Amino acid sequence: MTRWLDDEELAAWVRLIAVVERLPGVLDSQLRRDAELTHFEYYVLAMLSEAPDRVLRMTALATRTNATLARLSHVASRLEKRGLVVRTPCPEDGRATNVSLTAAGWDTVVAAAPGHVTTVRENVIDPLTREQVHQLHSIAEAILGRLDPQALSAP
Amino acid sequence: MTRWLDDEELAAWVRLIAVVERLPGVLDSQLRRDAELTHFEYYVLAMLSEAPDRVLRMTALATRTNATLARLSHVASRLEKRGLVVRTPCPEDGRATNVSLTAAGWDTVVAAAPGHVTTVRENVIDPLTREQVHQLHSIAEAILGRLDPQALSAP
DNA sequence: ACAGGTTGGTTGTAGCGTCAAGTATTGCCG
DNA sequence: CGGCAATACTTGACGCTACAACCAACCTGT
Repeated sequence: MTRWLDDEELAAWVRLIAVVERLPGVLDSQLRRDAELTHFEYYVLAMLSEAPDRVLRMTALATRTNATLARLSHVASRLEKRGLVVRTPCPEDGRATNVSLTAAGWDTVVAAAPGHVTTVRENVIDPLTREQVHQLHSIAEAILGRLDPQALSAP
Repeated sequence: MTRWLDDEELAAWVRLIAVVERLPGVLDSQLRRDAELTHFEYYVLAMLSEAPDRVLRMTALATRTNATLARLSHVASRLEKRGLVVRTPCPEDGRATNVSLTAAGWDTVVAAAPGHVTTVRENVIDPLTREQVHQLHSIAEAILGRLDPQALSAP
């Protein structure tokens, strides 16, 4: 027997869907307009920029960016063609490949970051109270724990 | 001068992104597997099923489903080819078109609903306390108010 | 030392979404 | 009442993602 959602659960769910559907569009269009980047591309570059030596293995980068390996592989190809990253075979494991941020890639993230952070602030952080930001952290973490238990333990 | 995110804000933001990136995939794959429907297609049918006479204008349906008119138009074409909805010109306004759920469309939503609700429960509602569900409602509403102020006032 | 299985990654294709342009109808304003 | 703008949608082309098939390198037990 199906346990349906009561009024409160349904209301929360409907709002969450709305955010999930609309937020990516807002992020993408700001970044595309101001930095010729997808939000996902930005996130890839951002994760690399924070990694030691600005290098990560494909698999590690994929989990950090919440993507499948196939998706990341396609995007890495495009970013490599644009000169923002370089792929090199991993010396320790012949199967693996390392992705590293180039100088041009670094400049691109640095240039894009302020505009992006401003959009995030305006649309997500600033409309919330400090307490709500903290609640959002716990809530998203709880949900993420179900969506992919491994995603939480890794970083 | 850019106001960067502090640790707490950043932590919340990173978790939110993870949910926003991963949740659609989970919903889509369950529905595709069990009902041959995209989550967006399901949502379109669901919104129609709750409307008076199971009919809505394209624009109204688009805002209810958080989509652009172009996206909805493409999806409506596909759903119409599958016999799940019908499009008819609106008598009162020659520019508008009404989308209505067919009997087959109704059967499809009814058949898909239990599995979908179960997935939503497992991945989103049940991992949260009742208080968190309530907090999520407020948080998502606040964010939505910025993403698209009109989306909140309409329904 | 090697067969079988697992892990890491790439590629092709088909489908969905966005963007820009186009059509048709309505409303408004002089 | 004529013209111009706004509204409501449709369409086509292009780009990105998911899915599945694939290959290569590693690892394990025997």
